[in-house]
Amino acid sequence: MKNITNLKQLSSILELSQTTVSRALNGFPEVNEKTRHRVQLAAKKYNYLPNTRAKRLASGKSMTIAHIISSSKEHELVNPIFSDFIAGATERYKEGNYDLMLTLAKDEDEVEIYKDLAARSAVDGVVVHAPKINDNRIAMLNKLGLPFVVHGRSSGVQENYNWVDVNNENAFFRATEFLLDLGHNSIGLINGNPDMDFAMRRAAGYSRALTKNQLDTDTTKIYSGDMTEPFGYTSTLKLLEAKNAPTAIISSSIILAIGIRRALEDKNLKIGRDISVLIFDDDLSYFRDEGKIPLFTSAKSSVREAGYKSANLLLDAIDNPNQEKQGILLEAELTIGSSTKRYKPAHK
Amino acid sequence: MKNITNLKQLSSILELSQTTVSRALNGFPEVNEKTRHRVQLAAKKYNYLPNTRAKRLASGKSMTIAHIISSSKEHELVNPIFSDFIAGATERYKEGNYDLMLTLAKDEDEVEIYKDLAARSAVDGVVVHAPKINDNRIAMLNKLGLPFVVHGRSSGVQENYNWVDVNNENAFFRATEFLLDLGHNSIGLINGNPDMDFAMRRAAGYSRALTKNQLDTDTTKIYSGDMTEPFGYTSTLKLLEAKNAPTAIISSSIILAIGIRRALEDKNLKIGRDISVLIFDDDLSYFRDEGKIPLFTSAKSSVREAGYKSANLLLDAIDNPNQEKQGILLEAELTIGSSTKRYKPAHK
DNA sequence: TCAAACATTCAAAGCGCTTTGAATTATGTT
DNA sequence: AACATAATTCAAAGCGCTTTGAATGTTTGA
Repeated sequence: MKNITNLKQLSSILELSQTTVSRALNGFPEVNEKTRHRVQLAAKKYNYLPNTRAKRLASGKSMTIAHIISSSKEHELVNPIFSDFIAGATERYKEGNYDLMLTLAKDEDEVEIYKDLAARSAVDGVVVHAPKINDNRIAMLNKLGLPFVVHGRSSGVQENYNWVDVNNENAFFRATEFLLDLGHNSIGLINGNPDMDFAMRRAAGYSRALTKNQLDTDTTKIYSGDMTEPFGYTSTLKLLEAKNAPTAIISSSIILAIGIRRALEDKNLKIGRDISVLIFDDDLSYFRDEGKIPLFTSAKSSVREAGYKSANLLLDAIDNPNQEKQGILLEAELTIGSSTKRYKPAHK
Repeated sequence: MKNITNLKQLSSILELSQTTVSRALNGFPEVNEKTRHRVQLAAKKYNYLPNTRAKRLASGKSMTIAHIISSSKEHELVNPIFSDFIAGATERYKEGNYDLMLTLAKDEDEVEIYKDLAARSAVDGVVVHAPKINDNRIAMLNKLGLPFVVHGRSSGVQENYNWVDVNNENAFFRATEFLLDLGHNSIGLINGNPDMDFAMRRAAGYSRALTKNQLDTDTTKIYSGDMTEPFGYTSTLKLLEAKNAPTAIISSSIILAIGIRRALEDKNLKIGRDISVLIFDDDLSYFRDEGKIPLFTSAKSSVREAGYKSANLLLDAIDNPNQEKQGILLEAELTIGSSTKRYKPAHK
């Protein structure tokens, strides 16, 4: 059985016009159901699927969403959370027959890439990852008229835009209060880069909890940087070497926490017993903390779910261009694991 | 300044035919250099870029490569090594003006997806990830006539195909010999799922080294499964609980090794001192082991580089359809870190 | 029974490019 | 000056779909 590769052939075999065949396949109502059935059967029989390129040109839609993942020029890192975020987004794209296009960029190239995508009309929308404070990408995309959704938010930006974010401030406020309630009053924070919006909000939540409990924020207890394992490691060593070493540490990611654990091990300290550790957990599939008692006490929010919701919001915005911009705020779950314990003053 | 969005407008402003403008922009030689310059200037001035959709239809090329990442139905995992692989591949795609399309699939859907991509002529090529032993995707893609490259190889498959792989057998042979030379003769192996081709080759290299040293392969010392942190953890606990517990462990990934470290910590064992650990290191950007002395002794091979080379091979194959299939075998570097030490028998 | 109303199908235009084959202009040769 | 040759440019067809507006076939109601 020879495959058929275009509408013309298929419609001539069926002795129908291209119009009718096209409409039959696309579910238009003005086609006789018998005819539609005959068409569908033939399409299946000859393994016909409409040519993507032609369809996109004719329909004026790209049926593609771009994800631009950028890394700073100094450190070319690909954050593993993208894997899970994209897994969630893809799920939604599949439902709507969208394709996902992935681009990696250097920070400074990213705006160029948006302009390029818009000018060559290559995609129907984009997902903005890892927004910074005052992120200029948002105004740029609004100006370009390219639909987009931000995974996160950008403080300082006045424009309206679609976003999906975790309530980072609240999560870290609660996490910090939780540790304070356990008696810890020297709490370290290992966080993302300070220009990242999420990192700023997390630090703010942390500070708010301290302030509420009449404690000052001690900036020597805050480390901010790329959220890699080595950064978690070196930051922890520094925290421990300080005169007033913290009795608890909050980590902005599980990967940092792996470095934290290594550092504690080096110092012969046991998590939970000697020092409490609380993490923000994106619920990455390869690091799922799934014992009866979770290893880490955590503020948990599935980044995969955020991916799905972001995609959903974006496709919605594409279908309804005049709809108001929306924000979706996800709350993290505070889950008690074995990495946090009541603070017991060392016997002096 | 109004932007110009199609060739027609641009050519009418320039008082040239579309043919000439198109050729000028695409670098054809039969255009007067003065004219070309004038065209390029105007294109820049009006921010004109050819419409991607139209270009793809007219040229008959999709300028897109698909990466289909599949996960088994039981465990829906997105391996973080894809992030780095894709970072490498994207670099090459950018050079050739290709776009990268990413799809996630359940194992059993994957073949359908290939057929679909081929029938609707959506991409110019695909990258096959995580090949299994006797992987049926290879024959399928050859039959479909869709250009592809495999990241890895598939034992048992007779067809010719393009591939980029690490010499896993050799890497694990050398790794095992290295540990044997240090006096270890009870060596555990924590590996990927046994139906994965790379895992099979790694186990084979491990066994070959044992055999060469007159040792039997003890299957109770081999654990195979999803290469997650929890799997590394539970496997290590089991290894340690066995009567003849290994004095060294080889890990197929750094993520497994993180679980190994946690298990050892639980048992108050120190890596290097009490037990040696040797890992296969894909050089993931978020887990880069970059101290003066690396933490882990490892067989290292950059998966990012593999991504670049795979993309390169694929684009080459697309440009030269009649060229013979090629295989590229990368050798891992054996790097000494602090996680392996000479075996000292416990004082009885 | 006949026109109006509805259901179904069709021919042709158009999406915005590339590319073919022809036409025009410039240059070189004797 | 006259012709061949090379250098440029052009009009039109084509990529494979969707969609518009018209045409045909079928029912329905008075």
